[in-house]
Amino acid sequence: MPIITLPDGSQRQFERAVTVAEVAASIGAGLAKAALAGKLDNRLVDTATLIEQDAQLNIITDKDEEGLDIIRHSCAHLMAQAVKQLFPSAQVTIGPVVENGFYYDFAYEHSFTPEDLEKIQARMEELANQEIAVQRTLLSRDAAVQFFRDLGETYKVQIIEAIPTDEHLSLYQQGDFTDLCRGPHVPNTGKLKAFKLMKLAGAYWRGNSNNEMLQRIYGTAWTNKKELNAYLHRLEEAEKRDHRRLAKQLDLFHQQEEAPGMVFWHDKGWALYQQVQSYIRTLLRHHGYQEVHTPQLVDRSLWEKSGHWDKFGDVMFTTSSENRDYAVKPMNCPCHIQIYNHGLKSYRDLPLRMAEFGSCHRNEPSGTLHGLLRVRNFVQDDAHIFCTEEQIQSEVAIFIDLLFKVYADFGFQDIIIKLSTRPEKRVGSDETWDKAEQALEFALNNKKLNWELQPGEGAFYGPKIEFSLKDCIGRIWQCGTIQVDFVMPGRLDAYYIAADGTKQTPVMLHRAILGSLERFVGILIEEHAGAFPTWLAPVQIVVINITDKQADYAKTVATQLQQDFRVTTDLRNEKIGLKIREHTLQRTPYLLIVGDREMVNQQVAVRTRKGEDLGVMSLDEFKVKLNAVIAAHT
RNA sequence: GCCGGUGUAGCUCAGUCGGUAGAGCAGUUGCUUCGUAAGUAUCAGGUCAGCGGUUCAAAUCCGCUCACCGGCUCCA
Repeated sequence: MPIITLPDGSQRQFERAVTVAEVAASIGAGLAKAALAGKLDNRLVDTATLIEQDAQLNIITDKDEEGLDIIRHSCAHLMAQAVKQLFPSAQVTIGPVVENGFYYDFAYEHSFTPEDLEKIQARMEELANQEIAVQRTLLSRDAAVQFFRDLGETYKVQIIEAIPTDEHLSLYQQGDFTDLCRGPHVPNTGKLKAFKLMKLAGAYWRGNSNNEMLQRIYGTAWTNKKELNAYLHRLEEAEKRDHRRLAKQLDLFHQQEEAPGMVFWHDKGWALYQQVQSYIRTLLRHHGYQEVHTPQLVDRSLWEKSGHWDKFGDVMFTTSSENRDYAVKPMNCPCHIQIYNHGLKSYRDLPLRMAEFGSCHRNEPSGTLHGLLRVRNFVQDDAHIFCTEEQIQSEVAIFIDLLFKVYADFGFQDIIIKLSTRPEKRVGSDETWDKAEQALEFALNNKKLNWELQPGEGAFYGPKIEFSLKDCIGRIWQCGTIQVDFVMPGRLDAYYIAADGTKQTPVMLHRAILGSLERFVGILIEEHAGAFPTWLAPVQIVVINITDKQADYAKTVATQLQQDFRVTTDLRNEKIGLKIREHTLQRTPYLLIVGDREMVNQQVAVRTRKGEDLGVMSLDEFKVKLNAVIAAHT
């Protein structure tokens, strides 16, 4: 006779064991209809689950986040069912929930076409309308293996075989389709009302590029059509912020076939780039960094000694001359150690912070290139801090503070932080690793940051923290990083004289705040949708005359502003409305309009790109306003 | 690198069954001198990504290459 406690604290007693669905029905018909699953003592279960003992129960509907996840997961099954009906020889593999939707990977001898997607979508809709019951059954592992082997589902067999023998597995059946799944699932396919298949993609079996490639179909699913349409609309709007699209509209840069993965920066894009660079250069100087500059082409022997030739060889561009092999540098660190090694270093010289805006090339696989976000030639706000083990902690703390200041200045709030710790293949003692990992973890926790652990993902020479930002459609790109390196200084013979007179090897911190400037600028373009804060805008002001009569006055105004700001004029014989429209679309922050009235009074009429009218004012008054805006980084 | 898709004027895109290419915007040249998001007429603009094949004839069909787009793997 179970007593069920509901989320509001109220209790219901039942004469016998009841299902989640029955409890929902006892509360109300509406809830019974809306119920997608239950949360029984904090565990998600199907509505058909029998409750035999006292329990806390929460009825999950599409109002709950978990409810939406269940809908998405069930949509993956629905898609698999449709695919199996239309393409019986396709094999099912895995079909998880992802952000905004789901996917399912299939092994199939033919390629799915976009037309197939439409057919699958249509079949899914039919199956949903049939409100097919979804039923869970338990099977021993061996029976499950036999079951899927009989179906010819070899991938499922592989999945199950990796599960311990003594475990029971749950199968979910809907009509003619049965899938191995932990669940829970919606009680019937009629609960799936708003979904859309989005794209076809290849994906390696078990995420390993040595395995065969499967065909992945991505879909999005929502609780109702309105939510689905809202999502599709959001996606469309987000795609308008794509930096490659804005680069054309705003004339920032271009790329072309002859230089894949490289960037042709146009004047406006370069103004933006340089603004970012000069900001970070000044900042580094003010925070105890020395700036250096090292060669782009370095003899093979150095890369062999540093270990890059082995580990990084396949992404290095090489060239040769007069019987010598050279590599174009993929990173600056080995060169920085060469500078460090000039002149004897004392412990008193540490920490030594060495920065370089060095142009690095990496021959990234063609399929991974992506506008500014993944290029083959980039410049980082790269720096290496040579320090003692004791100094790691404080240097990391100082770095994180600096990074957050910088990201805030550029308008970023949503920063994804990950800590990657020791991989299986590594160098250095466990004690050293302990110390380094603890230093990084302590620094993160000390600042009360949310971060995710990536065990085993660290570099072979040390652990690292990654700071990532999202692009317009939510893809995550690593920008900042700080990595502890116990290896390279020793490999390249760096040392310092400690207080006790002994030779010691320094620790090296590889760190970048923006990361690749190319990538950072790309994300910056998307974050601001091309409407850059005034301090960054390639053109801050455009002076516009109303008729030819004020052309000279407009030029005078521009000349007076040019000393302090980035300013252009638009003196074309066009209507004022057209000029305002065009410069607004170019996201120029301030439009100064001069007609006869302004000319007579030696003033300007100020309009912002948002359409605000700031009124008529003297040039001095405007300069004061603008300087305040720029100083505030807005 | 792997899987799928795409490549037509500066940009955005049409182009049916294989019959020698079209629109809007931008540009040119005029007219218009105008007060806060598109004034008007005119003219010009193309090796249909590249190479090869099929065909009387290819933007269109086939093959290869390149680049791009979306994923996967990898990575700043």
